[in-house]
Parts: sequence; C-alpha cells; structure tokens
Amino acid sequence: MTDAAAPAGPDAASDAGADAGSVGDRRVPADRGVPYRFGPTHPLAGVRERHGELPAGTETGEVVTVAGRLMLRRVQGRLAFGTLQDGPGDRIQLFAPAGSTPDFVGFCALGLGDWIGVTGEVMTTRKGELSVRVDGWQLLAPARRAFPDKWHGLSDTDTRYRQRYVDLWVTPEARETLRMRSRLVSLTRRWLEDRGYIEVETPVFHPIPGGALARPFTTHHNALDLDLYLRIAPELYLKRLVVGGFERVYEIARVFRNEGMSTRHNPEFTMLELYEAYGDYHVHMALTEELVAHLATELRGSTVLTYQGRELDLTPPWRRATMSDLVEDRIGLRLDVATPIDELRRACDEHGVTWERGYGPGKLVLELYEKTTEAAQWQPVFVLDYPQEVSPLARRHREVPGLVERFEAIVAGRELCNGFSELVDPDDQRARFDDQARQRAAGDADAMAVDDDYLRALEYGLPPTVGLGIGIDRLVMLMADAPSVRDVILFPTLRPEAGDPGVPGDADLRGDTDLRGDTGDPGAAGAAGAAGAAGAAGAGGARS
RNA sequence: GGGCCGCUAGCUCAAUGGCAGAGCAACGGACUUUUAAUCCGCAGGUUCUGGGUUCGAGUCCCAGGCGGCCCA
Repeated sequence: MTDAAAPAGPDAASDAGADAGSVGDRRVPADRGVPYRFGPTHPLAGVRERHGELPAGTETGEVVTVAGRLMLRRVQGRLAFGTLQDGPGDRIQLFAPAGSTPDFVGFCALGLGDWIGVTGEVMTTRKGELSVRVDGWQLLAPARRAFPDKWHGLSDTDTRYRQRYVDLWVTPEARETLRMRSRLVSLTRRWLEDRGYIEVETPVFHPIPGGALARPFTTHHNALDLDLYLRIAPELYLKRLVVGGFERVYEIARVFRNEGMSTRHNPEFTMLELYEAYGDYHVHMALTEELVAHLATELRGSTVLTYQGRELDLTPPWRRATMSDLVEDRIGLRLDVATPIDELRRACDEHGVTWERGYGPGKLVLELYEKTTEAAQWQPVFVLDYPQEVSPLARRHREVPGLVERFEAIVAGRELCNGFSELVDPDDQRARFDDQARQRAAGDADAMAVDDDYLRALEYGLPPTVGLGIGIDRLVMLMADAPSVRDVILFPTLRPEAGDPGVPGDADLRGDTDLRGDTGDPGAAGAAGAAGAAGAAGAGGARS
C-alpha cells in the first residue's frame, strides 16, 4: 500500500504548487489549479499508527500523501508549520522549510480552512512532534469564507445546526456524535441481519396515514391529482410483508409527524421498525435489551454508561413492570382500565393531569402514567400491558381484559421503543379502526383512519407476529450522551433564515412550470408575498 | 401556546443612557523548530428588524424576527 506510487508525487505536486501560488488572491476562480482527483495514501490516523512514538529529530524515510484542511498555521520566516486535519478529526503537523518546500510563499499564503494535499516524508521535529515534511503540496479547495475562531469554534447552536458543514470541522463533539450515529445504524443492520432479518423499503407516501397516533404532513401528487400523506410509521406496510411471507423484516424508516418541536422532537426522525413472525412481545423485549446492550458495548465499551451525568445501566435483563404497578409505586393509587371512570378523573385532577370528556378509562390511565410516572423512570424498564383503548393495532392481552400485550422501554425517563404482540384478527382490527374513525370524526386529529387494504391483507392471514419500533434518534442521544435531538440529526428542521431567497414563488410550485425564473412574475406574485418575489428575483439573478 | 434568557466585526466576546472596543481570522511587514507561535502595523460595524422615549439609545419602552432553556 504505502509503497505504491502516490498519485500526486512530489514533482507533480510541486508543479501544481507553483500554480497554486496565485491562490492567495481569493478572487481567482475556485477550481484554478485544483485537480479533478487526488490520492492520499493514508488517513492521518494511519500515519500516526505507523509511527507511534518516535524520538525527536527522526527522519523515517517513508513518504506519504495526506489530505485535509489546514486548521492552524505558524509561519516563522523561512520555516512554516501547519496543522492538517482530516474528516475523522485527526490532526498531524506539516513541516515546511523554505529551502525544500515548493512555492513556499504560496504555502504560507494558504488560508485557514483550505483543503490541501501534501506529499512528504514522515518525520519528527526537534520537539518530537510527528510531522509530514512538505515536499509537495497542492490546493484542493480554498476556503473562501473565513473559518470560525480556531480556538473557540462556533458557539451559537443555531449557526451550528444551519452550517453543519462548518460545525463538523470545528466542534469535535458534533463530529463524534454524528459519526457514532452512522456506526450505530451500521451495527444495527449487521446485528439484525445476523438474526435472519431482511431490510426492506416501504412507501413514504401514504394514501392513508396509519401505524401510529400522530398528525401527518400532507402533500399532493399532480399527475394523479391525489393528496398523499408522508408516513407517520411504516408499520402497516411491514405487517403486509409478513403476510407476504417475509417472516423477519425491518426498515430504518424516516417518518414525519406534524407536531411540536423540542429538544426531544424533530418533525422528521428515524425509526427502526421490525417484525418477526411466530413471536410474541416477550421475544422483542429480549431482542431490544440485547440489541441495545450490543450497541452500548460496541460504541461505549460497556453496558454501563453515563447519560447527562447520571449512571445508566443497560445490562440485560431489564426490569419488567406493568403500567398499573409503576403508577401505583409512583402515586400510591391502584388504577387500571377496570377502575370506575369517576375515580380515574378524580385521580387526574389530583395530579394536575388534564383530561377531556371523550377520554375512556384507558386513555385516562395512560395520561396518568405519562404525566406522573414515565419521566421518573431512569434505569431501563419495560412498561407492560397498555390499555386496548389507546393501542388499536395491538393484540388483546391473553389474560387481562381491556389490556393489550404491548410494551415500551423507558430509559432515562423517555420512551425508547414501543412494541407489541400484533393484532392478527381482521374482524377485531376492523372494530378497532372503526373506533378510531369515530374518535377522528369527534375531532381527534391523531386518531387513525380505516385502512381497508390492510384489513384485506389480514384476511389472507397474519401469523402470530411481534413488532417493535425503536427511536434511532433517542438511542443515539443515549449512546452519544447528547442532550438534544438536534445534536444527533445532521440537519435538524429549522425555520428558514431571514431573507432566505430559497423559497420559490407559489406559482413555481404548481404543476406546469418550465423554468422557475420565467414564471415568477413579481407583479402576479404580489399575493404570494415577499418570499415569492424574492424567489423570482433570486432565480433571475442566478441566470444572468 | 406561556414564561425566562440571548442576538454587537467573518468567529469568540466586551462596552453606568455619553466618540462601538478587544482577541482570533483577514490585510501589510519581521522572524529557520513552532504547538492557539511571537512581535510591529493596518483595516473591518444596518449593534437582528421597525417604531418610541431622550439633547443623546448597543443600553430604556413597545411591536416583530430568529434561537436557546423551562412549562403546557
């Protein structure tokens, strides 16, 4: 590997280096002298691995080609030092004596943040700092905007989220968190596939929003002249696949819920959903705790970790407790779906839980649990056996009337996952849908609608099946010790920046437009407001 | 939706109601072993927006925008 000729050898690099001397002038077109391809021989961590501890003043004789951004620079007359950083966040010093560095002046004129490629011998300085001597170098991309303060980085969270491309360079925690997310997803895929699960992709556009109690986003298909919903859950499609004979399926699904935003809620988020034929909810409780323990071990080196300064022990098995038991522990009242409704309402009033007339006993119990008990659970616990009233897709409890075989794992006071023995009886499912439709008609925007095709699928036969949804964003928050969901999402949903010309005029969004600039008549766009006019102006400007 | 906090140079931050500043970055110069290099010089502003109070507003008041935290 290392002996292979570097695509940009010292000679080639020095030629380009001479050309790059003009780079100090930021008005030069961005790709002047920038190659179409570059071939680093090692990531910076690789250079460090190969030359761990060397005495000061060593010349290794090994020539490497590395690339990254110039993050620091110390020019000292006839000798210059630079600090190169690469994508994974590793750094190495560049050592550039005027006598041997091609276009030394150009090298010294590089700006902080510029991408460069460097070829040279690995060595250590008199102080023992591992360095690459700049025998050849090449500009790969100038940073035409000033990089943030080299010491303080970015502090404004808004800017960090909006300009993640900068944040990832200057905020190590952001880089580590978001790279950890990627590894977590990858590990999850491998782990599931090792257990016979196959990954599928089901539609994002749903004619009927289903699979969860949540408010959907709407969109419109022009050619079909059809309103569609962005999915709030992939659940009903995945269970169709179990009917179709995919006995173990999973999807890492981006879902969309048109609800409030907070440190725990982004309008679009990622849910792992999986379904396993022949299993009941005990199967997926075991799977959940094993998967999470596996991820914790791989990502954090232990199943015991700290989240926001508090210890969290994810070692299986996790505690299992019924909702009624947990509520009783918390507020000292034995309540369940068989409790008279007046008593439940009184308990709500006593604990400051708001309720509505339409709430049945199940909804009241759930509200009480969520408002008084859920956030108090820190160590992982499987909360078992939810009211049927609030679980329209879950199978009746095999022993307790009015309940279903459903569980949620609560970790650090928050719901991490939700699973249940799936409702397999089409008649029962139709009754549940009808009940939901009544609630919907009564004004509950979160309630489900009847999905006839799903019922038809059930009529072909869904075997005993268990299903599970795990919130990937929240899982990453736990693993990365992140306080906000926005820290684990590369580009969290934000309002557009003020004066953002990126919003096209309303006319541009209608069907038969050919060119944005031509249809955005500022006069006609008057009703569409300033954003429309700005959009048209922006498009026109870009074309001139 | 409510409460509190924040918004000043590219970045990080100052500024009793009295000439809007510093460090870093940029720009010019010195410097051959630095580690956030150092030193000299120079330039940089719609103080988020719009009103108001005042002789005078970054600062006080009102409205709005964006963000953060807490609550619902």
